[in-house]
Order: sequence, then C-alpha cells, then structure tokens
Amino acid sequence: MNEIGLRRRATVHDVARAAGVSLATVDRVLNGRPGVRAATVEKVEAAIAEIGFQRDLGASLLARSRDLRLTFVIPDGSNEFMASLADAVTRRAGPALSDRVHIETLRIRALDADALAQSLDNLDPRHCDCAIIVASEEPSVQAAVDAASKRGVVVMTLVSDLPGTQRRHFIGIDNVAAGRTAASLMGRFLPQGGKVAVIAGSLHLRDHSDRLAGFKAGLAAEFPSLELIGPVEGHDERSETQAIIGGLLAQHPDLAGLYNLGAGNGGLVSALESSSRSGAIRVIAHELTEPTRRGLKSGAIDIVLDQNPDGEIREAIAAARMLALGGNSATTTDPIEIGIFLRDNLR
Amino acid sequence: MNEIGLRRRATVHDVARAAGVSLATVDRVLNGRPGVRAATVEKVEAAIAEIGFQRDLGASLLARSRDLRLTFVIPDGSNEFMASLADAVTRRAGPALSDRVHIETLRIRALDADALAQSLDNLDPRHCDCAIIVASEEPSVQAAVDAASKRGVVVMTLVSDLPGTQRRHFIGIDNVAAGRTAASLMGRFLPQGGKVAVIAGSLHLRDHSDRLAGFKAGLAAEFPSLELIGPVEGHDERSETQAIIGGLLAQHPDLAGLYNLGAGNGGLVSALESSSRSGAIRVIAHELTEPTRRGLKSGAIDIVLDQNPDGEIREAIAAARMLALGGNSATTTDPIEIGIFLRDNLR
DNA sequence: TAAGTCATGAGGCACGTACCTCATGGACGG
DNA sequence: CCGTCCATGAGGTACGTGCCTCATGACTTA
Repeated sequence: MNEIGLRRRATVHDVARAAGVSLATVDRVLNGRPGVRAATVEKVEAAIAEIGFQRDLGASLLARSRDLRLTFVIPDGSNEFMASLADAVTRRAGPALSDRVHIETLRIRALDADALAQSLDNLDPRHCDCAIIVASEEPSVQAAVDAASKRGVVVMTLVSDLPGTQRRHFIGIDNVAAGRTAASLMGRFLPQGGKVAVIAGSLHLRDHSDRLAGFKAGLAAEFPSLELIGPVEGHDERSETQAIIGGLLAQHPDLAGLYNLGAGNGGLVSALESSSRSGAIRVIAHELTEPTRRGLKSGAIDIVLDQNPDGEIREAIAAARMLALGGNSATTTDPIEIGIFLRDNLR
Repeated sequence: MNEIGLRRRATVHDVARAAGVSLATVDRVLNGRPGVRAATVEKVEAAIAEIGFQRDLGASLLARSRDLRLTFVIPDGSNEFMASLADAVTRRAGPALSDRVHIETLRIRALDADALAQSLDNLDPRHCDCAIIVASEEPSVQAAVDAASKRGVVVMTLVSDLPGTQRRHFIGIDNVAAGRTAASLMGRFLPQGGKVAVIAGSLHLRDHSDRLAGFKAGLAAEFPSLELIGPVEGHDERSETQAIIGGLLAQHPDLAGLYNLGAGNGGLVSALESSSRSGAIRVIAHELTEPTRRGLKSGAIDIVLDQNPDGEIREAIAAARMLALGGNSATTTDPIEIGIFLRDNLR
C-alpha cells in the first residue's frame, strides 16, 4: 500500500540487512549491550549512518513499556516567578503524558541549599530518569548533582546554572547578556548620569551573579557617568526587598535608577508607589509576573526583562527526551531568549 | 514488575472495561467511526474522563504506520526573513522525523497569490495531512484554502493570517500589538514630535496591514504630535525599498523617524548608511535578519521587532500533531511573542 | 413472519522496538 | 581432540493502538 516513490523510513531490520548482521546484533549495538566485537559495532554504526536510520522514539518507549520520568525541583516561597515556573510545569504535564513523559514537581524552600541537596540525594534512578533543578551555587548542591549523575539520574539546570558539575544541560537565558542589556537601557534612560542602585536576591544564585557582572561591565564600558550603589541582597523576599528599597530611597534623595536583578518585586513596587517618587526613578526589573505587570502599568517600573517560563519548561522536556535516546540535547534545543517588556507590549 | 504504588497509565482496554463495552466500540468512538449509538458514545466518553485516559500518541502513530505529513509553503525571493523561516523548517525536519512527522517545503514566488493558490490546489490529501502557509489576503488564496480544507487537507496560517476562511489555526505574533509597540517606542524616542515615514511590503499581507493599523492607532492615541507619512509599498524587495527610502530622505530633510513594517531591510540600511543621516533618524524595523543585525550594530536601526522563526515552526508542528489526534490545537499551543531587540541584546 | 438493517462483540494482525531464550559455530587452551 | 568461552543468529513475545473481518442478536419494515 505504499505510494510509489514515497520511501519508507528505515527500521532496525534495514540496518541489520545493510550491515549484514542479525537483528539481535543491531539491538545489542543500539542499546549498548555487551557481547559484540568492536569491528561489528563499527559495521553496524556505519550502516546506521549510511541509510540514515533514526530510532522511532514512540515505538521505543512503547516497547520499554514505561514513561520517561522527570522530576522538577523548584523553589517554594513568595517568589512569583518560581510559582509561574511551577504552573508551567503543571500545564505541560498533561500533554506530555500522551508523549509518555511523566512529570513530578518538588517544591523546596528557596535559598536552602541543604534542602535542594537532600532532595537530589533522595532521587532513585529507578523512579526518576532526569532531574531538572533551579540550582544555587553552593558546595553541597554541587556534590549532590555529581552524586545523582553517578547514580544514573541525569541532571539539568533551569534558570540558574551550575557550571563545573556533571549537569548535562542548562536551560535558561544568558544572564550576563541580560545584565548588559539592563545597563544599556539604563544608560540611555539617564544620559545626564546619576546614582543607580542594584538589588539582588542572593549572589549564591548564578543567574543573579551573572546579571550583576553583566550590568557592571555594561556600565563600566559605556556609561561611566553612572554611579553604582550596592548590590544589596533582598533574598527574593517581598518584605525584605520593600524595606531595602525604602532605605535606599531615604538614603539617596537623588537616586536616578534602580535595577532589581532578583525577585521580590512586590516589595519593589510597593516601596516605590508609597514613596511619591514613582515614575521619577528609572526602574528595571526581571520576570513578567503579577507585581511587575502592575508596576509596568502604574509606571513604577519602566522595563521588565523576562525569561519565558513556558518556553523553558518546553525546552527542558524536549532536552530530556533527546537525552533519553542517547542523543545530544545541546544540538537540538532552542536557546531561551531574553524578553523585553514595557507597558505597551505586555503579553 | 510494576513498582508498588506506581499506577500504570490507562489504556483503551481500561476504557472498555470501565464503560462496559468492547474494545471495538471504544475504538470506533475514539476514531470517530460510525456505527455507535449516541448513548453509547456518551458512556465511553464518560469512562474516558473518569479514568483519565490519554491516547498514547506514539503507539497511535505507530499503529497507523505512517508519518504525519506536513507541507510548508513559504515565499521565495530576496526576503531574508522568509529564508530564515525556511531554514528553521529544514532544521526541524530531522528531529521531527523521529517523532513520525514528515516535512516538505515548497517555495513559491513572493506576493504571487495565484502561485500560492495553485500550490494549495495541487495538494492531495493522500500525500499531505496539513498545509502551513504564509498567506496573502486575496480572493484566489481564500478560495484555495477553503477548497483544500474541503478535500481533507488541514490548513494553518503562519506569520500572516487569513481570517474568514477554513484555516484551522494561525501561528504568529499579534501584529496589531506589534504596530502599537512600534508606535509607543517611536513616540518615546521623539518627544519633540516630527515626521515619521512608514514603509510596508504589501497591504495585501494581513500582517502588514495589521501592523499599520496598530501603529496608526498607537500614534493617534498617545502621540498626536507625530506626523505620519505614507505608507509606501516596497514589495519586500531590497532595491525597491532602497529607492523609496532614498526618495523619502530627499523629500523630507526633517524626517525624524522611519518605521519599516515589511521586509527589504537590506535596502533600508543601505539607503540610510549612504545618506549621512544614519543615526540621526530613529528607525524601527521588523525581523532579526542579517541586514537588520547589521543596521542595529552600525546604529542605522534602533529597534527590531521580531517573531522567532524557530519558535513558529516548532509551534506549527506541535499544533499539527494535536490536530492529527483530533484535539484542539488552540488550547495547547503557546502564543508567539514579539521580541524586541536593540544592539545590546542581539541573540 | 421473513428479510433486512444496525449496534456491538470477539478476535486477529500490523506497526517498530526492547528484551528474552536457545542454538550454533568458531577460537582457544590444555 | 575435547571442553569452554564468546560472538552471533534465529525467533519469539510484549507494548498500545488502528483497522479489519466475521458473528450475533435486536429491532424495523414489508
């Protein structure tokens, strides 16, 4: 019943025929089982390359008769972005299930390195193929990532990276570039120069320290007339951030700009709006969430730099599927882009 | 061999048991085949909802023993964005194949409605499940879309929509919002007012006419001190656009802003750079391509509004898969976002 | 009442891969 | 020359779904 001229896609049978070996041998090679001479392995691999065989992912998962099991580990607490990240996971879980991808979510206390390390330690490769974590850069976490990898649980980082470990992939924006972009916008907003304060969540978070580095570099290179104040750490908490902003406003009556490279934006907006200086200070924040939307609309915030949580979750799942088939995820996943939002292009 | 407490996912067998019918009946319901009483259909659907059955997409495509066949119809010519769209299709074709999605690309002459209509007419539902087209809003195209739908080829629109036809889905940005965003940025760039020229490709393209509408509305609502010149149609061609810009520059020595809502950006940049007024005029263009990157870097262009071609192709494929399973694509696809690029956040 | 129509059941084969068992034949050491 | 190990072949079953045929029993219509 095949249409003429419409070639069937290659199967393991075709590989076996092309390599001049049996199905069993092809299977052993494909799934990395022992008992095949090196020369034979090469023959099979050559045949695969020659006829362009691609393993059928659906049939493969079907035959294994089990889903790909992913565990997302996401910080809990008042951080709205993390909440929207978790929501995105929930939204994707349903559709993913019909692709045989089973997703679980773990929420752990924000900025609690030991809690993160421990939940990684608890992951059993028999129940979890891949863990996707929002990492913080602390020794206990790094050790736990390497240990999990050694046990056979693939680890990927999300939003905040953990270079120098066994993590197989990072999904998130280029945070140095994000910081540079913030500097570039801030510099254009303040051609006359002035004081710019920087608030971070925690410099143990790689995304925050990268943004800071990019922002500093951007200011130094292009806008030396801006004077940087801080960074101050608000631990991504609403009330703590609000207190810090209040203090900065009181301490610097001539404050011209504010860059919050962490979370806690509810506190940022509240502090600005209750200060009578909202709109007079150029404000750049991160992540499009309820408080930053409110800030954009009221004029308290000028620009929001955003990473699309839905896109990140989608790419994480896609990367995990690729890894599960022994492929290289890096070659096929799309980079996550830095979104720039002002009042007029709110989505 | 199932882990204790790890429930197996529901299958058609479970549905049959739960509904008290046979496998054959479940199958008839699932695949919309006739010969089932309405009451029985309801019983089955209730059972599906109750036990949370989700069809196994992989097994389904496997059993059908054929790939999902998609045909992308993309304009040819000097339009760099369309080229990058076609590239994105090519990039996705490989990975998609391992999900049993077979992709073909047709390039047709840009702005040639009859060529587009004819390639739609040529699509045979036995060789193509779904066509994804960059539409232009002309009667012959509209008729061809409806005819193809009637023949059994699902049609989706990409980049430029075709409302009022049988097209099942549109994938692209909200172009009215894009125009409004351009207006908002332009207005902020030119607080002292002035002349702003608008260049389009063709107002038969829905995306262009939508952008124009959004831009006009945005200026009228917020920046009445800006005087709009045009639109002039450059037909998305490099040389024609270059000539038009040259003419505008000569005719309006006091030109303050330029919004090219179409393609032909190579001509835009060339005209500006050879005019000695590059950098003195605020310029907003669309689509991140080689010429617009060059323009951003040289300062000839201030802002580029972008739709991510890779993201669009990804969503198109995802939507087609959903439609193929009888689902409603609109509920599961992510909206495409308007990217805003300046020199500093080039990707 | 006989013939026909219709909803449903029962069961089987196919899809491409994973994974299992068993057979076979060659190489090698003693 | 015999026993052992090892690479490989042969062939089966299973996974969940699609699609086919055939049988059966209920109901309609002439």
